[in-house]
Amino acid sequence: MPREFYIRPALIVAKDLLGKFIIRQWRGKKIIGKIVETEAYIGPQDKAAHSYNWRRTKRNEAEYLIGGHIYIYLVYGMYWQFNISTSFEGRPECVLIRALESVDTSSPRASGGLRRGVDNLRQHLSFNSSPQLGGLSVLRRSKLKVIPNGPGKLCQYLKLDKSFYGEDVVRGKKIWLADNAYKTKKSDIISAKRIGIDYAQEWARKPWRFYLKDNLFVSKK
DNA sequence: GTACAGATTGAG
DNA sequence: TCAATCTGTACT
Repeated sequence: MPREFYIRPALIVAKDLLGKFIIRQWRGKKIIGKIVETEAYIGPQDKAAHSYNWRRTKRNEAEYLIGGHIYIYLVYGMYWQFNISTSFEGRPECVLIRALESVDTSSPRASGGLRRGVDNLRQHLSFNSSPQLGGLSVLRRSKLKVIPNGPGKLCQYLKLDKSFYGEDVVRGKKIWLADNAYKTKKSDIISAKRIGIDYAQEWARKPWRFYLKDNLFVSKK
């Protein structure tokens, strides 16, 4: 995805990210996931945001970078949280990526370069379009160790940690985002309260969590 | 120097 | 419902 995609308000980017693919180059293979759940944090006014009241520390510095940079931090002493900065430089908005639908690239069918990878993506998409089969079958086939259906687990799935702090996903060699041919329908996007921020008073009630309707990988159902 | 809470998770 | 686990941050 080009820079322009990310230089927009977090609330727009968070919705637009649904259905996009994250590709992670790791030890000679690609780990791929489709974004199915996000949350927007709009910065200075938003009491739930780390950048509330223009707070700027070593930890959240990356939120201030121009859209398309990684803001990653540790919560509860053990889980990484993967965010992408949005809007202009100096404007601390970001989107938390909360869940991915796994795309299997480890099967024999999938190994064999980009062409096979693309075929696998297509196959995966048509596979999932069948309500009878759905995502659970994909899990069975891919023998996943970690299911990326939560913000902490998604970082384990994509092998992300502090070393990605501040990295640019527009020019990324180890991680980047890509569009797909299937446009997400507006009616497939559900808005809900953000999770785990009850301390944020009225801001906790804002419907700034977005997810794909009926998707099995969404974190809390 | 020290206290403390957190954008989660899985087990019971 | 609860504890694991640890670091950045805000205090003294």
